[in-house]
Amino acid sequence: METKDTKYCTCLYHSANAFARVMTKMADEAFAPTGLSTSYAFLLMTVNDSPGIQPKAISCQMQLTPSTVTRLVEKMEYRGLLERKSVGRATQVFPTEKSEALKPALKRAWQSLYKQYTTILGKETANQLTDDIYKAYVAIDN
Amino acid sequence: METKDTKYCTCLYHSANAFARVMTKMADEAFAPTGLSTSYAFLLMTVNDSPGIQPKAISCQMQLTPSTVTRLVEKMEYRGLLERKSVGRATQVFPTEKSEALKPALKRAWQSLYKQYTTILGKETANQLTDDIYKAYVAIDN
DNA sequence: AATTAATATTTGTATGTACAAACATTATTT
DNA sequence: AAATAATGTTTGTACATACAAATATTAATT
Repeated sequence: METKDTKYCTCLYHSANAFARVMTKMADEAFAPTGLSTSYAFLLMTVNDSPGIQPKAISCQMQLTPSTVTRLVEKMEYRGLLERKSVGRATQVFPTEKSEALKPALKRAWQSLYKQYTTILGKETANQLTDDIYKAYVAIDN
Repeated sequence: METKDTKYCTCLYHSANAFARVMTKMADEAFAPTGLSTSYAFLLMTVNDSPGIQPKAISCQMQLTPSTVTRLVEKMEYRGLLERKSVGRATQVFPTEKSEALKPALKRAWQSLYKQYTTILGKETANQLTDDIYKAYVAIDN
C-alpha cells in the first residue's frame, strides 16, 4: 500500500498534477449523491448564488476559461439545471427550480468533502496547504 | 492584474486544480522546444532512463493509470519516438534513436521549468511546497 | 492436469479543459 | 457618422486522463 517515491516527486509540476487528480477523485465521490461531478456542482453553486451571472464572471470565480464555462453551461442547460438568456453581447445564466432544489445536497456534499480531507490531513495542515497552493497559483498566474 | 479571491479559494480541491492548470501551462511552454507536451516529455524521460520498462512500471513512476499509459505510448509509437515489444502478457517499451537524440533537450527544458517556478516562488518556498503537496498526495491516495 | 485466481495490457467510451478563430455587440476615436 | 478597437460569447478542434470491460497470459489451487 505504501506509495513509493518516484523520481518526479521533486517536480512541482508533477506533484501538483498528481495531487489534483486524487483531490478530484475524492471530490467527485463526495458530490456523487448530488448526481453531479464536482465541476458541475461548483458551477451550480456559483449560479445559485448569483442568478443572472454572466459566463465571464463565472469563469473568474471558477478560474476556468470562458470557453470551458460555455461548455459546462451548455450541458447543464441540456440537463435542465440551468437556463441562458442572451442580452446584447452578454449572456445571463439562471438556475432552474430543479437546481434550486439541489442546494442543500450541494452544501452537504461540499462540507463532507471538507471533512474528509481535513480528517486525513488535519485541519491545520489542510487549511495551510490550501492557502499555500492558492498563493502559488496567484503568483504563477501573474 | 490582481487576481481577486474567489469564494472557492479556501477549498483544497479548487486550489489544487487551479494550480495544476497553471503549472501545466508553464511546463508545456518550457517543454515546447522539444516539440512535446509535458506528459509526453515525462514519458520519454522515463523510458529513456529505463529502456524496456513495462507500462505498469511507467504508470507507477508517472502516477497515471495503466490505460492512460497505453494511450500515451501508442501516440509516441505512432510518432516514431517509442517502440513496443510484447513478451508474454507483458509489454516492453523502448526508446528509438530519435528519442535518444531528444535527451539533452528534455533535460534542458526540465531544468528551465524548475528555474522558472523557483524564480517566481523562491527556491525554498517552491521546494517546500512541492514536498507538502506530494506528502498530501500520498496521504490522500491511501 | 484442470480449474480458478491473479496479473498485465489494451479497448470502448466518456469527461474536463483549453486554444484559436469566429461572431456579435458595445465603446472609442477620428 | 464612420471606422476602429475592445469586450463577451460561442464554435471547431484537440489533448490528457480515467473507468469499466475485454483479452491475454501466468500462477496457484484443487
